[in-house]
This record gives sequence, C-alpha cells and structure tokens, in this order.
Amino acid sequence: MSGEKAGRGSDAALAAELAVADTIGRLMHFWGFKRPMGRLWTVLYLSPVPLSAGELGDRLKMSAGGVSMALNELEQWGAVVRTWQPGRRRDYFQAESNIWKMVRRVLRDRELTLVREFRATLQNAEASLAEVPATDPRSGGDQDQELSYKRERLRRLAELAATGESLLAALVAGRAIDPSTINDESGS
Amino acid sequence: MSGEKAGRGSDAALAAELAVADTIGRLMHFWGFKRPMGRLWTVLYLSPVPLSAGELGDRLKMSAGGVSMALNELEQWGAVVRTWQPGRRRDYFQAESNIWKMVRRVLRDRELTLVREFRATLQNAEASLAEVPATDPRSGGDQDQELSYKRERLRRLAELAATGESLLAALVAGRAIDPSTINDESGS
DNA sequence: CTCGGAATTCAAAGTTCTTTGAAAGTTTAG
DNA sequence: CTAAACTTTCAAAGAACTTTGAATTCCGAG
Repeated sequence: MSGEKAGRGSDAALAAELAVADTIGRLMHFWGFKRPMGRLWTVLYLSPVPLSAGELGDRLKMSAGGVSMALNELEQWGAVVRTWQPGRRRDYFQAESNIWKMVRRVLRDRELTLVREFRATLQNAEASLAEVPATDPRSGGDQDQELSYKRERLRRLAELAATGESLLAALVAGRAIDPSTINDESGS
Repeated sequence: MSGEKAGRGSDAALAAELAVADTIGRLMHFWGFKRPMGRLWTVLYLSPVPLSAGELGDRLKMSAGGVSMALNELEQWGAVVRTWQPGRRRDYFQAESNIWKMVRRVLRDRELTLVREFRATLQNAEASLAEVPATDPRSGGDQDQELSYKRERLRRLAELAATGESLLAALVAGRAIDPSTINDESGS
C-alpha cells in the first residue's frame, strides 16, 4: 500500500493533503482560474522539494497534457517556478509561496483590466446617449425624461467604476483602502 | 422598426444599453453569478420605471423561464425588488441601486462562508497530520522532515485564511483595510 | 548526429453549466 | 367559482468549458 514510487506519508496525511488541494482548487476556480491550477499549486506549496510533472500527475490523477497546460498557466502568473537540475532530464517545479504577491499580480493584470474595459463600455454608452437628438414630436417629453434618467445612471455607474479602479490600484500598490469613500446610492 | 410594444429610445441608445447590460453580465458572471442576472439588473437599473418580466424578456431576448429564475435569484440577493401595482396583474421589478450595499451582502453571505469552509478544511488537515505517529523505522528521518514542513505550511495557510477573514469582515462592516498587515512569505 | 525521455499541442470525448419551452401552479378580476 | 393572465418548475436540448491521450515537437546525453 505504501512503498510506491513517490507515495510517501501516511494515508491519512495523504488524503488530508489532497483535500486541501481540492479546496484550494475550488477556491481558485471560484476566482476565475482552472481548478487543476489550484490543486497543482497546493501540492507544490506543501512539498519541501521541487516535483516533476510526472509526480504531480500521479498524485493528482491528472493526464500529462493536463498537468503541462496547468503548470504553464501557473508559471505565466508567477505562481510556480520551473527549475531543473542539470543532468536530470525532466523539469522540476516549485510553488511561489508569497501569496499576497500573487494576488496583487492578478489584481493588476486581470481585474484592473476588466474594470478598465468596463469603464470604456460605459463611456461608449454615454457617448451614444449624448448623440440622441432630443425631444421627439409630441410624444409628451417622456422620451427626454427617460433619456436623462439613463444618462444620470450611466454617470453613476461610471463614477463607481472609477472608484473601483482606484481602490484596486491602491490594493495593488499595497496602500490601505477605505470603503466609506464609496459614494453610492442616489434615489431609486 | 420603432413603435414596438416597449421599444422606446433610439436604436443607438438601445444598442448602447444592451452593450452595457452584456458587459455587466460578464462582470457578474466573472464574479460567480449567472450572466443573465447581470443583464437583467442592468436593464432595470437604467429604467426610470419598474418593468415586468415580459418586458425584460423581450428586451433581452430571454425565455420566460429564464427571466423568472434569474429574477428570483436577484431578489434573493436583494439586488432587485418585486412590486406590484394594484389592479395590474403582473409583477413589476426595480433594481436596488445601492451597489456597495449589495456587494457587502455578497461578501458577507458568500465569500465569508467560503473562507470559513476553507479554514475548516485546513484545520482538518492539520489534525490529520498531527496524528501521524512520527519517525518511521530507519527511513532516515526524511519523513519527519517532510511532515514538519507540511505542518508549517498548513499553519501559514491557516494564518493567511484568518487574515483574509478579518479583512473581509472589515469590508463588510465598512471599515478600512490595510493590506500591509498581511504577513505572508516565509522561505520558499 | 541520433536516440529516447519528456514536454507540448490539440482534436475529440466527457462533463458541467445554461437556456429553453411546455406543463403545472397561482392569482385575481369578474 | 372560473377563466384568463401570469409565474414557476423542470426535463431535455444546447452551449461552454475541461480533460484526455495520441501525435508531435523539443532537448540533452552520448
């Protein structure tokens, strides 16, 4: 039952490790990454020595292809480092262990981008609404009222997005953030 | 092309509105909700008057069933309010417009729960590892070293999770948070 | 070079998540 | 009560996403 290739540790310990890997996998997945990335990172994080793709695939019951793809993506995010022992033929991997550093990177390279794209969409929309002529024939001015309402709402969304971007930027820069500066609400 | 049931606004304005709805739909989806929820909420948020399920389905090209399910979920999160005008038979919906309030609610009811579950998993794992006997026959003490390494790492994850929970709780309570209090890293 | 182990790629299979639409359930005006 | 007007439910179809594994490429030792 033990004595397998890289099958160290007691069964209970092994199972516990996998449970943690799965939980972190779910967490990562929830955060927009692929589940296997979280599982791989966890096994590496818990291992005192670098592991090869083969060992990782064995422990996590993943195909070689899956391991390769996930490790590459982890590497791109700086969550894993590829090393290799001269002489040995295969690559070895280690987990980046500064988690906050990784989080910041994701906030910077992914979330911040998302918010910026959102702001761009809002600006387009504001521009479109600004171009709408004004007062239609004798429809009662309802149109105008509706339009200005929408403009106001878009402005508000834009404000909020701008605030969100600053908050994110602050986090990325390691500065403190104060949610009480969020100026929301208006008059539903 | 205009003059349809509830088809107000210029084409360009209409298109802009849908674009915003789609973008917010994507954002919401990225944040773990269903895309249609974001789309519906947006249309409601931009509408000066409450809308019925039918009108929403028309504007967003969604089936009645889809509209109903998504609206119910939005209602459960407090993102939308159901009203109804006496006399009129159908339900009308309005968007909650205090966005930060909604965000806080999600942080409280969903993310905080996730973090707590994560902490529980970690505690289980720590317990499992604690029960592992110690020093196997003459395997050189490598086992022990590996075990204590894993224990240390789990402890670190647990610390981080605890920090995360406090930060989330602070946000929920509207207090400021300072990421520099995150004590991460160790010695890869 | 050449060989062989290892990594990568990617189409296809598999799985999960979404959306639909028809049937069943509710509600209220009459 | 009844019927019309909605809403909800849910099985099934469809779409999106994941995972596999075989073929290919890469790389280093000899």
